[in-house]
Amino acid sequence: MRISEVAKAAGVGVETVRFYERKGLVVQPKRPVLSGGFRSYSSDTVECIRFIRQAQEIGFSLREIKELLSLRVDPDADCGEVRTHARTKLDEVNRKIASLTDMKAALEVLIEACPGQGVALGECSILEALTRSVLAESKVDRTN
Amino acid sequence: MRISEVAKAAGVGVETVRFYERKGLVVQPKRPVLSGGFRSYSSDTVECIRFIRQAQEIGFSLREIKELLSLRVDPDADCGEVRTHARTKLDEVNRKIASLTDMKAALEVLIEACPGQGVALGECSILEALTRSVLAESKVDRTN
DNA sequence: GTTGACTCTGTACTATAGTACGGACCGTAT
DNA sequence: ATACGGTCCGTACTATAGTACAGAGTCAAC
Repeated sequence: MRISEVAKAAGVGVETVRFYERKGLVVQPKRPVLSGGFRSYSSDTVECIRFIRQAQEIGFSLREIKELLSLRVDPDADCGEVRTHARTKLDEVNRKIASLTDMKAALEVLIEACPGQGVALGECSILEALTRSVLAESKVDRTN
Repeated sequence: MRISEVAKAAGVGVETVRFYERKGLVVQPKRPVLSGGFRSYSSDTVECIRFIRQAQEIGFSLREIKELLSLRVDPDADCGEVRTHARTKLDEVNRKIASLTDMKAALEVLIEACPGQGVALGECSILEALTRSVLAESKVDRTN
């Protein structure tokens, strides 16, 4: 695949693909002389970029995503280390899920509580609802 | 509370508090003349800032967080509109939870699969695991 | 064999989310 | 009264994550 095909399939611009390559997030593609030295991709790269976008959506930075991806094949690393990193990431993921679950509950409370069309506000307060869940929790385990 | 107290309690710098104020994420505090015109906060602001940080962690931008917070008291808005926004946000939250749940499963698979200390890699591939979950799903509902 | 669509490298520009700083001001403790 | 710690405002700087050229090269089709 050519860069523009990959970009289109992954839903990003070609510049973004090259940017990810520079950042080491996607592997350097082969550049066969017979295609004028143009980057030649497999569809794995598309998958990889989709993964990157998905991971970004849920709050991982490119550096963190690189760490996630480095949990892949790396013949020089030993598995115990990878496992430790995976556990750390898993903790992170679990914390995010907990936060989102709280927010979900708060939003549901809000939607429930709002009487509907054309009704003036006053009793509708997300922060109030959120304070009861997300923030109530963050009060407990505040350590920073 | 003074700005530095709020900042400390919320775990951010004073500049950040002012920054959030400029961005309209936290309410403009009173500035009683009797305290030299310094910003005077209630602890609600601390809660608010903690909420902002938590929401950022799970992938919301400040603009989105402002939208979330605007689901609060706004006497001029009607409740139906707020409800619609809340539903939109709820969908977003549910999508994030789904992504994270997939990633969680993939990480667990990876941790399971890794034999442990001192073992060379080769069969440990997060992307492989993730491809089977996160990406497999994103393949299905690809619309962009 | 030239046009056009695509690619290359490199640099520059943008938006977001802060962070740091300069120079002035305020209130308290000495 | 003056030193100090905290605050004020405004501006400038930083990192992250792209996005947009410029200028050159490549291939394929007409």
